[in-house]
Amino acid sequence: MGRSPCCEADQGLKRGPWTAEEDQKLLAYIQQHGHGSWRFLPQKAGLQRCGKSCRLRWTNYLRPDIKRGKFSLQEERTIIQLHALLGNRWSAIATHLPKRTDNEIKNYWNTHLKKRLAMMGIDPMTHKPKRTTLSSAAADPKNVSNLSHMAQWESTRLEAEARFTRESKLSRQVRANDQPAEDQPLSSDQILRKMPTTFAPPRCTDILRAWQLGRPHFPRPAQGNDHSRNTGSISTGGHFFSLGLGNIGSDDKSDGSAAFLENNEADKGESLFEFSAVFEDCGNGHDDTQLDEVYATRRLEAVGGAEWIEDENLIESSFDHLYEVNKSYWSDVLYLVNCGPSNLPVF
DNA sequence: AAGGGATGCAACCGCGTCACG
DNA sequence: TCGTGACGCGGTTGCATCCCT
Repeated sequence: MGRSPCCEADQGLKRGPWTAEEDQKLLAYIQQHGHGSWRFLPQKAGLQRCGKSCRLRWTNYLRPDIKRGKFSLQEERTIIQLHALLGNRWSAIATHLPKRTDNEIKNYWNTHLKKRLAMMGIDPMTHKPKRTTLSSAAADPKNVSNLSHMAQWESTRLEAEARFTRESKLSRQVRANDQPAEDQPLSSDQILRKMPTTFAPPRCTDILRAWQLGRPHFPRPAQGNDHSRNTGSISTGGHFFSLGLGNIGSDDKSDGSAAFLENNEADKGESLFEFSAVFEDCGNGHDDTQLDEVYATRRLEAVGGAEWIEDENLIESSFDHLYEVNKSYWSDVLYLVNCGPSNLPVF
């Protein structure tokens, strides 16, 4: 039944653990010729293995850009948070953890993180406290559907942000290398002039919270280097929240994070680990700005854009680049946000 | 010291997707 | 449009090592 294995046992191909000699042969061949077609690689490289086995060995072990060894606390948190959003989509999760393979992350989840969450009384599949999962409110099919819907949106957003990061970086490199000096990033004002009159460009991509908190409007960006500019912010009627680069929820007071934790039930579960970790790391003497910045940094790292936050000038221009290179996405965002919750499409 | 269960991780399996003829 | 092959992905297996009794 199903597709036959790519390498039958009677073909005399070796299976099981790789020897150092085999590793060396594979490594040497790929370094010299690249991998090209995996199907024909083994015989060319002088290996008694099937192509699939070679590919796996290369992608999961031999590739030079793989970091091996213990996962850091930050990596653990990223995995937990992304798993809450993406589920068992290991390859998608792996794209947010540089130098880690999907197989390694999957193994680490199954052998460490899943158990740890279970011991903490948290359902590793739903990422909610087990008690809550069984409660009548959570068991309500409407709520379950709502949460699932939200998770789908958040998942899409995360992937989009990661894509933006990559594309924006590429775009900047291309501009830096090939473009004349006058082809500089558009200023915020220039972008505002290009936008439809109804909207100014959003300073974030968090459709989900925009949806949760009501129909948003997009204020002109604050000038200078203030906090809301760096984290990306949107106001929605009576609410204010900082998102995008930072994704920090808040109410309409400016002292954000604590209020967010109190007010937004849906996010409590979703961000439980990251917030508690931020509080933990900032210690008792934290101020809210510090909390926001730490959270912003981690959020950004989770979507693969850590470089931005380390370069203040880059942050300043990134929004503009993002908008320019992703116009179609922004228009989708604006459309969806203005659809209102009841009209959002269900995947 | 021995053996049996638990754990961690590399490797395999089979299905889905995509490109190409 | 359909068939086929290659590749990628997630689930599962198997084995080496560790730990406990």
